[in-house]
Amino acid sequence: MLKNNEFIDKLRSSGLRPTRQRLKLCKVLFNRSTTFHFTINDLKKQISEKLNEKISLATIYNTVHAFKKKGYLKEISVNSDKSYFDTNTKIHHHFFDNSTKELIDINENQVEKIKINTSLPGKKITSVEVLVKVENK
Amino acid sequence: MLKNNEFIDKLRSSGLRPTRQRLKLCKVLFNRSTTFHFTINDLKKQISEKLNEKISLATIYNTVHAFKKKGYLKEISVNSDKSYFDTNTKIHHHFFDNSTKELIDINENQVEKIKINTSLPGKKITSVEVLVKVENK
DNA sequence: GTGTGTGCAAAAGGTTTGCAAGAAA
DNA sequence: TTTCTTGCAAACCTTTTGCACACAC
Repeated sequence: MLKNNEFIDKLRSSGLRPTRQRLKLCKVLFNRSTTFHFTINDLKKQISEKLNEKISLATIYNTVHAFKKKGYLKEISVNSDKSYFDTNTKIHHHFFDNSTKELIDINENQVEKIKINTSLPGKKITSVEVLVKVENK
Repeated sequence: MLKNNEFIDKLRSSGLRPTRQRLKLCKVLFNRSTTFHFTINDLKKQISEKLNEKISLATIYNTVHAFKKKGYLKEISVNSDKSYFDTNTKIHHHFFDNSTKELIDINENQVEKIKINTSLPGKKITSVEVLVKVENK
């Protein structure tokens, strides 16, 4: 359970002003024991349910993108009409359960290192992600 | 180079009526030597450029989804504001070039076999695919 | 005071839907 | 004739934008 002061320091140290809204978002996003996979809409819902507050949509989008840019959030590739984010920013992979439409983390050490024996001239690799689709047996 | 008759048979055999619009789409999608990665908009453009015709957007969406359901097209997981499809329906991997928003196939033999050392009870794995994101150096 | 951040409403962009007209069986 | 398909426009949903006001420093 992180304190407000720690969030303030964290934000300041990355050049983000610790505003009321950003601190609320930190509380919802990072004060949890397990990874949080969410869409903007999930997040909005949690803000009103958990904190009983309202932060404007534009600000939520702004902040999520700012946090992503600073490396506090990660965007996940799933084919969906909306974007999924993840509070686990370490390199890791996912199960996507087609029966429940749920995203589940796979720890990095549960997947053997992936070797790509080809490259594209003039390009550099920014990420390598595995998506394992599953369904009910 | 497939003939119209072959497309007619293919469609009929999967319970789709071989309409003028669907045959045009078959021509654009499947009469090519290399894999075609596209968004609905790319496809629309090719229809007007290659065939000099116009098929309504709703019909293109309908048809692409019908083809996907029948297994003639595959939807690729990239986090993007739009959906990407692939005429290569086998399990395979991709580069996604963030600079050009282009998808590029990676041959299966260019990626070493991926071992997942964990599983979900009651679930079976249906696919394991890697997405390698790249950008300009 | 200066520069950022916020909130609102409007706009944008991709996708879906309802329905009447048209084509296939 | 019956059923499926098409096309259009409107609706929908997520995301972005412009701008005035408020806040952090």
